Amino acid sequence: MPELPEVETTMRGLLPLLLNRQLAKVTVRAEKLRFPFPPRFAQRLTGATVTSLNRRAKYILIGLDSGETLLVHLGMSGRLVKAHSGDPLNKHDHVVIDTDKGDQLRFHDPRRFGLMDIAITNDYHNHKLLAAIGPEPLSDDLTLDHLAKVFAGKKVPVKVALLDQRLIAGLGNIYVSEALYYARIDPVRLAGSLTKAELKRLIPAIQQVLNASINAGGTSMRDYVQATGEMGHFQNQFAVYDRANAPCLKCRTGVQRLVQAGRATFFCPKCQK
DNA sequence: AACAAGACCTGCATGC
DNA sequence: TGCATGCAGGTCTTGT
Repeated sequence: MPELPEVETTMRGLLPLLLNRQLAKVTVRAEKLRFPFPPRFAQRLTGATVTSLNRRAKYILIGLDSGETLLVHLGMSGRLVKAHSGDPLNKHDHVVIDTDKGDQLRFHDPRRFGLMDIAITNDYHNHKLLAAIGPEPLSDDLTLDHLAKVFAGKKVPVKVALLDQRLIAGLGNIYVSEALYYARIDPVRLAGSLTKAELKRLIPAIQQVLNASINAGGTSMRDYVQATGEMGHFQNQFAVYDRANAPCLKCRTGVQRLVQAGRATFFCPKCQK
């Protein structure tokens, strides 16, 4: 999926389209996404005005003047893209929202791993899907103490631990490989085995990679585009991800690919210990 | 409690 | 050309 940088750039791109706009019409064209839509989904959104746009982990939160918040997760292949009312609908355009300005927001998701739900705005952090999620990596909530605490005794590879949204929010398969490369940590190491010094390197490595990707408009490999339809270009800056056998940017050793918990990991066997 | 594996889907690249 | 296989940015659910 879209990971944190892609969700963040999508959310930012939606600001001019949605903020202070009324949702004039909501059309649901799929039986369900990852989960069934909540009761009276379209009716509860219709007529409401968007008062805020935020991101939490990989969720986009669209706050409404009705006191409810539309929650969107893009899954693996989801896009939220601006369109115009006259444009022909495409296959996999599952939800279409017309604004009072004549623009459309379309949720397009071939694999339907994405989801939409509605939370109570004042209590959204207790929503089932958000309640257990760990600290935002780009906020002060991500501290050395926190990482040390949640990694202590963990017998899963650090690569796998960093994908666990309960321990730290927003990271996915691409940025975990990239962050571990910059922190010079071997992805196979068990999370509980990392020293304080290594954890201390890991935090800025994560933040640097996420910020660099946000600045590049995210990563566009297959499905992802920004809300404007533009591609991101962080894929041109990958150090290790999707670069199996290519030379490490620092030492020229071949980048290695392995599979952990069923997912590809990329790393430099010489630089990462 | 912790961890691994299965499940949910479509589309695309690859190899026979 | 057609078909089978494997792989893809995620994460909830089920099983050990």
